[in-house]
Amino acid sequence: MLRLYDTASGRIEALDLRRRGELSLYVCGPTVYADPHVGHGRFALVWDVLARYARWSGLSVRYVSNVTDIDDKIIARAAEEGTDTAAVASRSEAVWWDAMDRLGVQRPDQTPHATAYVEAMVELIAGLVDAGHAYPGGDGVYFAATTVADYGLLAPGPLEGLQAGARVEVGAESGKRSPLDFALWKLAKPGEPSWASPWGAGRPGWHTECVVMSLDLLGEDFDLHGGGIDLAFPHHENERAQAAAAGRAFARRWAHSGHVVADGGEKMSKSLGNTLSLPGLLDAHDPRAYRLLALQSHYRRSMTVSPTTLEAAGRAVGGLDGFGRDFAAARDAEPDTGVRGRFAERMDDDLDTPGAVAVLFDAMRSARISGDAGVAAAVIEAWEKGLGLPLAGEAQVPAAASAKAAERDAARARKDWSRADALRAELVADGWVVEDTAGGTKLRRRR
RNA sequence: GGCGGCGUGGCCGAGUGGUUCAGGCAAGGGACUGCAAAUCCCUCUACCCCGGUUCGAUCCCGGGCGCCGCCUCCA
Repeated sequence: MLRLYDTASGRIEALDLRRRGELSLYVCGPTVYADPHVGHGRFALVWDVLARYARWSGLSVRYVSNVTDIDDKIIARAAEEGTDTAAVASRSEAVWWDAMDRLGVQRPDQTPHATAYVEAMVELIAGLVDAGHAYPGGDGVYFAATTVADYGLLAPGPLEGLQAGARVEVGAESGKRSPLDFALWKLAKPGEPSWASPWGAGRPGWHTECVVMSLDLLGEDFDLHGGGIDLAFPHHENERAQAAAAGRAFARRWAHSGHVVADGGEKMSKSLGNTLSLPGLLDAHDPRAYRLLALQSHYRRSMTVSPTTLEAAGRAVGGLDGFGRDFAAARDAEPDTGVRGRFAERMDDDLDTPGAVAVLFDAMRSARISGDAGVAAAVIEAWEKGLGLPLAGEAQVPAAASAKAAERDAARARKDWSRADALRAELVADGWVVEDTAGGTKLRRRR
């Protein structure tokens, strides 16, 4: 059984599934206002690998991830461009899914949009106000954080320290009573998109949508809530607090993925302006190189992404493809249970993908030496189904090239080395890697 | 200011109180090859600094230095 670090308890614990054999997973998805950067790619890869591995290991997975399509930044972007928020959101979302497809990230089973849940959010907020957990302020409705007994569970430390350092204004026009309070509903300023509510036209605050959508689609007491580590506090805490205040059982476990940092070790984020664009990365590198790079770091740690590390991973992927080609015939073999077990053991231990990958590289070497098809089959299956990293199969070689290869074999058979070398040079010039094997000249595309 | 994380060999990146090693990439040597390529074998460079605990610490404790993060929109 998969064991994961739970942010709430601070311990690595076995999943405690609501229903046996079924994993309900909710992950906070993107706010669609600009092109995704490589950090978004990392978090998407982490949860994709988790969902794939959980499925591969026999769980029935229900994976929901939201799209935030109304938000201050979308509004700001639309104003800049002189267009509307829906245009910004739909365009950015298209770029997002295109990048996900290229990364080989499987779509979550459901991808709810905030704008489709506004009514439900208003209902939730109204209930919170009625119950005394929320209050109208000057520019919206605020959640009274202090009314939730264990508020701060997902915070990095005691709340007293947070309060001391909080830079959020209290009082003034917002009417916020405590720096920890947060907006559930923001009243619309002129020209802003809005929905009707008992408190006036406005839009929901960011922290409410995930509560409503996760509970609607996964039901109460769902198994695992994930997201980037920067969301743990306050975003996830604020979700949790709302659910608690509304008397709804929320996520049983919390998991958070680490950040991508630039070469100098600094966090990559939109607000720091030091981001690498994800589409740009995918143009420049084999998307599988990024997946491998992500797999070679532990998901909770920061990870360095740079051209150097991507290129190194790309070369390693080339080696994987070589293995996939050389053992294409082994795909039908019965996968070796030993390899499978060692791989699963690493994965089950808090998604130790670096360890799991090391197991696979070791197994590849031993398959090379022994020629054991079962070991090879287990390796290929683990890469592809367990980790979502497909390996190349037999190369597709056009007739003209294979004719040259055949001619070269004939030349080599009569030891006509100059002719053989000339043909090899031609093939290389055409972009082929030429390898001599027991079965004759083998070709594959140069990467 | 409060809280937390990290500091590993040329690079990325795991892990552990000691005797066998993460793994990947790169580099050097060798085998194989007509020559290559691919593959395999071997090798090299480690655990920020200073104390302490210990028979023994990279791993535990304390201090220091450095980098980073969260507390504020953020994957």
